[in-house]
Amino acid sequence: MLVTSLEKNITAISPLSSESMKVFLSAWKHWTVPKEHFLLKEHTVSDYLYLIEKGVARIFYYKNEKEITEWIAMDREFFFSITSFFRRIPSHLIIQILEPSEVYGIHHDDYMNLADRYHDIERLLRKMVTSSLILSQIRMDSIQFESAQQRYEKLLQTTPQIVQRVPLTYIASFLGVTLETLSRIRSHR
Amino acid sequence: MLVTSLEKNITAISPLSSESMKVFLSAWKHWTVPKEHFLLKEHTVSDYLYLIEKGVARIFYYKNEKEITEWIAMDREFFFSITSFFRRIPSHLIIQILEPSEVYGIHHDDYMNLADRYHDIERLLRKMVTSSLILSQIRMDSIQFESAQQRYEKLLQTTPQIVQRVPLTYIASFLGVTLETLSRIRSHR
DNA sequence: ATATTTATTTGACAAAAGTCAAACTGAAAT
DNA sequence: ATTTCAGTTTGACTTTTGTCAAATAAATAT
Repeated sequence: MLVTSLEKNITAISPLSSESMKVFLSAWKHWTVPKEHFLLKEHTVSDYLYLIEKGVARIFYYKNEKEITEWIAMDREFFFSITSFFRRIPSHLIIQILEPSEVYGIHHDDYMNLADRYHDIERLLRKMVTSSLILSQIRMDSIQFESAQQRYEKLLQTTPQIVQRVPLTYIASFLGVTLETLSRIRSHR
Repeated sequence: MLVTSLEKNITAISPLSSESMKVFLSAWKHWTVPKEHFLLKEHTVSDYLYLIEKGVARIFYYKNEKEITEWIAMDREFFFSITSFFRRIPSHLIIQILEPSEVYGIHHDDYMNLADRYHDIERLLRKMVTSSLILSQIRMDSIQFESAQQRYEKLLQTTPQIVQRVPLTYIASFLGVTLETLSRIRSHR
């Protein structure tokens, strides 16, 4: 149920007063989303920051008519179009749900209003963004300075379920190699 | 002078009350740093978040005995070891000044205390981190899905002075290619 | 159960980038 | 002015990854 699971996620990041927790939780919407559904369409301003409670989403875009998978979010991860959500500009990203999923989302207006009105919510959001920045930094290093082989092995360690739930084409794209190269990486053991 | 230039930077991101501005500005230290100086040594917890007022710094680390340049900061950019500063863990990164520079820095303790005591400072810092996250995201896409050629051309557009002030070895490493490959990219026009 | 579509693997070859060694260039030092 | 040395370029060759086509394998529909 919304409150308990989200509340746990939030408290782990930064505690809120009971008043702040109440208004913050009530700002989150909940959706049950079917397979294949698009949460964000191309050229649209992204209004929501999402948390996937259960299920899988992929974030991708088109480059020279080809789909490039930029991110894959699974159980309990936050995901959203960072540039579109924060800068209020149309997104080149597309968000698609890959299996029946439970998703929460907070609207940009509520995000900003609540940050403005409650110092402890501002702090929570600062910490959330800081965590994202740290992850983004780590991922960047990994992309730039590790081989696709190493990144695939790391992916298997941190999220072994991913190969059962996400087609290899998307995983290959996410790792920055072709499907054929990933297939060869996998066959060498 | 410290106050005016930093104050401009800050106000452009998020305005502060005069009280907050006063305490926030006074938390920043200023250094005149000579060429070759190390602002952060390996295996040290990074206490400062820096702003380079004038000059050049490079952030690098060792991978298999080789130096990998992760970031190059020039005039008016913020730079720091994100993971070490926020997580309070020893840094694998090394920060070196490449030409005589003017640098400001805020200590982690002050960063956290001021965020805690002043809501508007917390907001400023949230926005600063958000900007870094957006940049990090854009850079990540660029690394993963653009060729070294494209990235070099983009670098020339945004920071043309860089090739006059930073040795090509560091630029090549920053772009994720060898010195020889960058040299060949450059000679094809 | 069989057909049809989608996903994955494999092979042959091409393109891109890396490695190592040598040559060149220009700034700084004697 | 000449030497020295760090920085950069060039050449020959190797390794890695991409591309295109075909072959299997797995999933879904009839």
